[in-house]
Amino acid sequence: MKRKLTLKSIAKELGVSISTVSKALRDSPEISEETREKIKAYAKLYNYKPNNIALSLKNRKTNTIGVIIPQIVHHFFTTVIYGIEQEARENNYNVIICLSNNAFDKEVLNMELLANGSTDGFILSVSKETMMKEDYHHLNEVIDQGMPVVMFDRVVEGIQCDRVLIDDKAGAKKGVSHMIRSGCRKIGIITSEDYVSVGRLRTEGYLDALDDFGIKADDNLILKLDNIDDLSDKSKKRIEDFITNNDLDGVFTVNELFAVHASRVINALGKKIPDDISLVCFTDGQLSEHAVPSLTAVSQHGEEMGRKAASILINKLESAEDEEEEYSTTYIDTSLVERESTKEVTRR
Amino acid sequence: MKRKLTLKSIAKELGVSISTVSKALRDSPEISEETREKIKAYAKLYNYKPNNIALSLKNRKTNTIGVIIPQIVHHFFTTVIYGIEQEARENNYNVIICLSNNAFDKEVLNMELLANGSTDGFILSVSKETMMKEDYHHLNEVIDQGMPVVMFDRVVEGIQCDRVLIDDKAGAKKGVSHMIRSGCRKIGIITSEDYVSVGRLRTEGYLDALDDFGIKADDNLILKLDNIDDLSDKSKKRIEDFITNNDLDGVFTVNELFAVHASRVINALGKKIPDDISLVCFTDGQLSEHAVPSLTAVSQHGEEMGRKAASILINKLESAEDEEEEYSTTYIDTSLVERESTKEVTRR
DNA sequence: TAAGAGAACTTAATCGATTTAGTCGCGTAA
DNA sequence: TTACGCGACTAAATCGATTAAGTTCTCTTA
Repeated sequence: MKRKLTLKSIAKELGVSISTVSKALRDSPEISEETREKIKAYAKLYNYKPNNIALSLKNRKTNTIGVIIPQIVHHFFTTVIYGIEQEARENNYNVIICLSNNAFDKEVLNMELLANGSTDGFILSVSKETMMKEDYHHLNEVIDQGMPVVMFDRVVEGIQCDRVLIDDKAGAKKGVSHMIRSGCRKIGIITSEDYVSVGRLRTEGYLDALDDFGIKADDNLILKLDNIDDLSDKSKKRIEDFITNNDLDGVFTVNELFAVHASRVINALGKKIPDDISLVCFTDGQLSEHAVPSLTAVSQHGEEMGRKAASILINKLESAEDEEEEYSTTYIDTSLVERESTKEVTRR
Repeated sequence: MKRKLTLKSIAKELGVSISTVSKALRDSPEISEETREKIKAYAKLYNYKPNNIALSLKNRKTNTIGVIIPQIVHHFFTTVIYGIEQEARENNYNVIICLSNNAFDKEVLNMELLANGSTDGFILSVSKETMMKEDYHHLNEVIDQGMPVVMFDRVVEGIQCDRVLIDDKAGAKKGVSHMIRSGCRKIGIITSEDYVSVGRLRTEGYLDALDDFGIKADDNLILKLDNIDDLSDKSKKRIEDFITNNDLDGVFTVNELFAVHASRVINALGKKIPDDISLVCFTDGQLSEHAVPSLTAVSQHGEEMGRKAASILINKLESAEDEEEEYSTTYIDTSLVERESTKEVTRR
C-alpha cells in the first residue's frame, strides 16, 4: 500500500519547499524553468493529484452539488438525476445524493449534514411530509447561509430560490386535446385529490382542453384517488367502477400506474384500445413504452429538467456572490409520445 | 446572510481560546464546568455544527462512500442504490454517486476524482466497456492506496476486493424449475451471448433445471441475443421467429424486456398465457408487476444487495487498517414471485 | 562601489477543526 | 520558603493545499 503523494512529500523528496512545488505545478513564473520541469516530471511520474478535501477547505468551495429527493426507485427522479449528473460532470461538479424517503425529518437531517461544508448548493424536490407540514426552516437556514437552492418538480412557495417545473397543465392539455382531435368526446380523467399539486394542475389542463373544444366538463367523469404513487386495492376498485359505469371513449390518467390499471379494466370489459376507448397518461416511462398496447404518454423530459436545474445552480455558484438576487421559475416543456393506445389524428 | 459559526468566531465572541471551545464542546474535563456550560449554551443557541470538510481533512476520513454505476435510469441499480443509501445513512455515511454511462474513460475519471480525498471507499459495478477492455488499473490503483472496494453485480476477477453477487444460476434454476413443476416440458430460454456473464450464468441455471428433471436440453430452444439492455428491431424479430417456430409450452427470459416482448408475440399468435405457454423472467421490476398478464419473476433483491455491499464496505472502513486482508464473495439469494404468467404448482 | 532591481526561493498565514505540549497561578506539603 | 502538583487554560502543530510577504543572491547601473 503506497501513501498518496502530497506537496509535502514531493518537496521533501526533491529538497525544495512546499510552496515551490505548489507554484511549479501551477506554472508560476516565480519558479525557474529548470526546477519547474523537474517538479512537474516527478509529479507526473508518480501521478500526483491534489487532495480535494484540502482544496475545498482552502477555497471554501467543494464543487459538489447536494441532491435531495423523496425516492430514488422511481423512473422520473432517476431521469432527473441523470440530467443533473451530466450537467454537473461537464462543469466539474460532483453530485451527492440523499434520499428523504418522503420523510420530513430525514430531509432536514440530510440538509443539515450536507450544509456543513459538504456541498456548495442544493437541488431538491421536497418530501410529501414537508409539504404537509409546511415547515421550511431547513431551507431558509441553508439559503440564509448563502447556499443557493434550486427546487424542482415538487416545489413550494415563499422560498428564496430558483424553481424548475414541469408544465403540468399544458402537458395534460396536450394529451387530452390529442384525444379529442382523434375523435373522443366523452373523456374521463383519473387524477388525484387537489391537494397534490401535480394532480390539481393536470386536472386543470384536462378541463382546459375540454373547454377549448367546447366540450362540457362533467364532474362524474373526474375520478380523484388519494394516492398518486401507489395503487391500493381500494383505488383499483374505484378505477374499475369508474370505467365500467361511465360510457367513456377516452381516459386520461395523471400517471402510468393508473393508466396500466385502466388498460387492464378496459381489456376485461371486452373493449378495444384505442378503437372503443383511447388511453393517454402523464409520464412517459417504462410502463407506457412496453405495455400492451403501448400507451400514448405525455413525456416529462426529466433529464432536461435535471440539466436545467443543475445549470441554474452552477450558474449561481459561479457568479459573483454579491450579485443581485433574482429567482427564476423555469417550465420544462412536455411532449406527446404517440403510441398504440390512441387513434391517429387525421390532419387536414 | 449570516456566516456559519466556527470555533474561531465562538472563541472570539466569548473571549477564550479556540482550543478551549473545542474541548468544551467535546466535554473535556480540562475545562471548568462553568466555562463549558457557557460555551455549550452559546453553541447551541447559535446552532454551531462543525465543518465537515475541516473534520475530514483533520481525520483523513470523509465518511463518504463513492458509488460508481453504469447507469441510473435502471430499476435494478436504483434499488441497489436505495439499499446502499439506507445502510450508509444508518452508519453516518454519505453517498456520492457517479455514473460511468458504461464508458471506460468516465469510470476511470470518476474514480480518480473521488479517490483524491472525496471518499473513503468504493462500491461499484463495472461498466461494459471496462469488462471488454479488461483494463482494471484504476481499480488496482485505488486499492493500492488503501481504499477498500466492493464490487457488485458486474464483477471482475483478479481484483483484491469484496464481491456481492446475485446468484444468477440458482435464480434461473428456480424459475425454470417452477415452470417444469407446473407442467411445462418444452421450455425455451431467451438469453444473451455467453460473454455477458449474467446471461451465461442464467443459461447455466436453465440447463441445470432441465437436467434435474431429466429433460433433454435442445440448442434450438436457446435464443442468444446480443444486447441485454436494449431491444433492437432485429432482436424483436428474432424473438418472434423463435416463439413462432418452436412449439414451446414455456419461455424463460433473462430480463423483463425480453419477456414483455415475448408476451406480446405469444398474444399475437393467439395463444394464452399461461394456459398454452408459461412465461417467467429474471428481474422483478415494474414491468413484471404491471404487465398484462403480470409476470412471474425471479426477484433479485437489489436493496438487500446494496445494503450488504455497503455494510461490507463500512466494516472494512471501521476495522483496524492493518487487519489481515481477506476478501469475501457474498451471494444474494433470489426469490420467485409468482404471478399470472405461470400455472399453479399443485403440491402433493 | 553602493544601492536598486529582479530572479528564485522560502516562510508563514490561512481555511476549520483536533490534540499534544506548554503556561500560569494557587494551594499544599516538606 | 521553596518546590511540587494540579486545575484551567492557551499555544502551537497538524491535516494538504494556496499565496502574500519575506529572504537571498546576483547583476546592473549611476
